[in-house]
Amino acid sequence: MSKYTITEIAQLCGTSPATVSRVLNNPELVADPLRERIAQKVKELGYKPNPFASRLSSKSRWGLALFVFDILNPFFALIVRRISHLAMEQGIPLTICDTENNPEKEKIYLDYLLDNKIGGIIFAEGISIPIIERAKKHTKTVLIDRYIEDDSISEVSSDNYNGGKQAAEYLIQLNHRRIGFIGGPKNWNSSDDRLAGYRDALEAHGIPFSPELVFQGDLRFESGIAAIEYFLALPDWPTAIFSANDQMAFGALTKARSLNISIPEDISIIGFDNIPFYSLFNTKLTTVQQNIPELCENAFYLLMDNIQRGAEKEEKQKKIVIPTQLKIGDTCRKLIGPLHDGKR
Amino acid sequence: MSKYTITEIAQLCGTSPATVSRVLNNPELVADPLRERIAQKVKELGYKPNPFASRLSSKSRWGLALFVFDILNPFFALIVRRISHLAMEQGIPLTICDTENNPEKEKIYLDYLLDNKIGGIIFAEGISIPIIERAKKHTKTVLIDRYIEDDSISEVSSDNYNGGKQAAEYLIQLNHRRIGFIGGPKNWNSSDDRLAGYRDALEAHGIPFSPELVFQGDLRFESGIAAIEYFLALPDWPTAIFSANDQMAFGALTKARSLNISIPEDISIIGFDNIPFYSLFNTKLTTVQQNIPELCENAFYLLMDNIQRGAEKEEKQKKIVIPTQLKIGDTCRKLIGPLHDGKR
DNA sequence: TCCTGTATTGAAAGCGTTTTCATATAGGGA
DNA sequence: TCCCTATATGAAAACGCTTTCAATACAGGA
Repeated sequence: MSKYTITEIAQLCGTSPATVSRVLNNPELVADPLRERIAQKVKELGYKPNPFASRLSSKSRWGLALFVFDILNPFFALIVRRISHLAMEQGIPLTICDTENNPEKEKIYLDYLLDNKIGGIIFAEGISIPIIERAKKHTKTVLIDRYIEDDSISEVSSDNYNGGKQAAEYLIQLNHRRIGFIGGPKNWNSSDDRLAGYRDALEAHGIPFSPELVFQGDLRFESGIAAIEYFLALPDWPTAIFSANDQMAFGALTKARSLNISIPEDISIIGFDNIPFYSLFNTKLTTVQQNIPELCENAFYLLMDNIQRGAEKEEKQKKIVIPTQLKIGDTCRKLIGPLHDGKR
Repeated sequence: MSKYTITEIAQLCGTSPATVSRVLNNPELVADPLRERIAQKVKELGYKPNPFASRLSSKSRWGLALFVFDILNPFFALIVRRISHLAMEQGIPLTICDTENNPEKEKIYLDYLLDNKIGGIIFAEGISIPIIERAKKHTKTVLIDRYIEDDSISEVSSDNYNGGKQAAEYLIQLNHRRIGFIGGPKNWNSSDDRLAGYRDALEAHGIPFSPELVFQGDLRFESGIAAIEYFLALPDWPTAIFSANDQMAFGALTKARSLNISIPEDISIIGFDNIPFYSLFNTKLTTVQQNIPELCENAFYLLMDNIQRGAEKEEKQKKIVIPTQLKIGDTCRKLIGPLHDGKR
């Protein structure tokens, strides 16, 4: 809403528009007395360059986008919130693309963004690979909580493998031996890695891995319900369950309780994410915390850096891994005396 | 990503850029054989005008924004999802502003948007009045699920008054007489109206209104917990509770159950919104449905219409009201025999 | 003293549209 | 036949900025 043009500012300062532009974009190019005077005037009048004119003349791309596949999932909502905040801080427009797990929508969004010469895109877990590959060809990209076999893509994710290990080891330390796992959809490597960590932890303690204890969910609440139903139908119940996210853990917890199964007395449950929402009750969910702010900030700045550096398309990109942290709540108990394992 | 400029298209068609521009924006101005030829070429080459150049030369405003105060709240997340979808359909960029209930952020977002000559803003319930008033001065606005005393603002909201009435009458019909109400923050008129409907329904049935049965929450889950604690501390428990949104209803429900209070045996609960998430369990929340798609579509098209018509600032604006619908689930029961009312 | 290089600034040429204004053509009325 | 009015198109001027290029000034080196 600036009511001035750069030319007017220039006139008021007795200089040329070029110089004002320089003060705004490359201050080091203009000598001090003038620079100060112009900066002062700009501030005083609240002048802001017309963004359309800027983007027209500088051929640079502009703006960022964030793809999430389900904005109703609190984990992604938190990411949206955080990234929005960062973008706003830098005065960068951000387009939120909630694809509803629909490849059609992914495509429409991407087409639109490329038409608008988007400066960069952040993809959260759950967006399909072809879309990401296509985006990568035309603009800068970064993946958050997701990685694919491609050295030329920047990625920031939690240390899912060790997170899974942490969860499993905690349960093992509490004397659990029969530990169920609720995973995410196939090919979601963050979930696969948590599973790998869980598996390696078991084996490190001489506990054989049983495939029947792995339930494949889809990260949504409903999956947790389905999972607990599955586990309770087994001849031998697990004594503990590790869920690849809090949402499913919470679904399992709630469903179990509604069936009069006590948590953690009958079954211990541990989640992954540490979504504040799930710790509102008397019982706090035990979980492995993902450092969402850290994930978001790294992804954001990594992307910004690539944009500003004008990184090469095929340049080898950074893969940043953020550590996780075990958060002990009230949903796991220590098994004592003769090991309880199986149906009561 | 269009690789062509309007001039190139013009050359390929043996005409001038002006004519191509006209075909794109005011087709009726160009005669048929030429128009067809140009349209054909545009389609064939997938030409799209450079949006920055367009917006630079046409002084028109562009793009929409949506303010919500808490994107983690599923009601608002659903609104975000729906409005995003509509905007995308029309190829209109949408900026999501999650203000986190923070006036500072509201201001930063609005400043930014006005600088960028935003075409219109949709405000969901929960954004502060001064911000809305300021926005209204500079751009087109519409309120969703919110209204204020100002004829010159467009509004779309649910029929909260009758929704509240529906809920209360349903409970009364089930023989409840002592009905608690969990409201939203002060001055949120959607909540106030639900309360008014509740109150009028009571009085219509000769049930006196008791202020002690009204608990003021903040629409968040935690409030539901606080509310049930409050009600259970009363010497006379309510036999039923009407919550101004599902989130608080769910909080109350969950907390009650964790205290071994049965729902609906001991206390009936009815919510407001009908968020799908809360119906995932064995027990389906009884609730008053808000027609979110309808709310969003009305808001969106009302805004678009105002923009396209170039509505006058002080013109009297439409106030659209969307009916609600009672959705019976499993959280209310009929009191029978000697009326149960009060502590057991 | 003259030359070269560097730092600072301004003039002007775009950037890709839209839009105004002018021109040309065709048709209609006198 | 001539003039006038619509209608259809093109030329060119914005839109407000960035950026290249040229100009100037000044310092240091030979």
